[in-house]
Amino acid sequence: MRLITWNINSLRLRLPLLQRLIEEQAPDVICLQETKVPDPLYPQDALAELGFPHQLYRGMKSYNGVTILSRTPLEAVADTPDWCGKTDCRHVAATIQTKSGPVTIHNFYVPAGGDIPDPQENDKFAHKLAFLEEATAWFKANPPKRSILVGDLNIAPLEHDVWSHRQLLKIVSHTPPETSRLIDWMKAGFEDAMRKAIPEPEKLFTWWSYRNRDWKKSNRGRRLDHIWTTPDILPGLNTIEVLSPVRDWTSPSDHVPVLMDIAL
DNA sequence: ATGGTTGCAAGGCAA
Repeated sequence: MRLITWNINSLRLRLPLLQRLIEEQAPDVICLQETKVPDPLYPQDALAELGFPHQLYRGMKSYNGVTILSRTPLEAVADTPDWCGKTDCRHVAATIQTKSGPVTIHNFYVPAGGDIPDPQENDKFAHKLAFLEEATAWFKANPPKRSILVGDLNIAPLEHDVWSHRQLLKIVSHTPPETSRLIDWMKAGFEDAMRKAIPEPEKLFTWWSYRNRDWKKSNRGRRLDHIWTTPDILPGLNTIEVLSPVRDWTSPSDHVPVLMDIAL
C-alpha cells in the first residue's frame, strides 16, 4: 500500500496540486489535514474523478479539517472521541481491507498551540498539551493493532527534526513539555516509521515557514508531520519519502507530503 | 528582538 499524508492548507485551493501529486505518485490512500472546508462544501465529485471515490471527512468553516481518501472502500471507525470536547475536526479514522487483513488508519491534526509555550498564559498551548494527554490515554485504553497513525502533529520531537535544536527549545513545536508528551503518545502502541527508515542524525523536515524568502536556501525546517505504525505491521515497511520538491510547486502549502510504501 | 507570509473571508485570527 502506498499512503501519503499531507497538510494541504486548503483542500479547495490546492486541488490542482493534489491532482498533480496523485498523477506523479499514484497513492492508494491519502490523508489530508487543514482542509478548511465545511462538510457540505467538500469536493466529493472532483476527488472521485481523481480516482478516490471513497472519502471520509470531518471539516468546518475556515479552520482545521481532516480527510482520508481511498481507491478502495473505507469503513469509519465508530466511537472516536470528541477531543477536548471541542468538535473542532482534528481526527478521523477508518479501516481498509488489505491482502493480510484489515488495517486501521488514524489521521490527526494536533493543535498548533500558539506562540507562548506556557499553559497558564496561553490557552492554545494548554489545549495542545491536553489534546496530547487525551490522545495518549485513549490509545492506552484502546491498544492499537494493525494500525497506522499519520498527520500534522505540530511537534518536532527529536534533535534533528529541527534546523537548530538549541534555538528552538523554547519555541512552540519543540519544547520539552510537547516533545515528551508526543513520545509518550507514540509509546502507547506505535513506532516512528519515518525515523525507522531515515534514522537520526539525518535532518528530516516536512514544513518550512512561508515567512522565509527562500525556504530551500535558509532551510529552517521542522518535522511536524509524522507516520507511525504499530509494530505488528512495521516489518512490511519498504519506503518513506518526504516529497520536498512539492514545496516549490505553484502556490504551495507550507507542509510537504510524506509518502510510505508498506507491504500489507 | 523583531518581522517575515499565507488562507479564510471580508477584519483580524490562526498558523
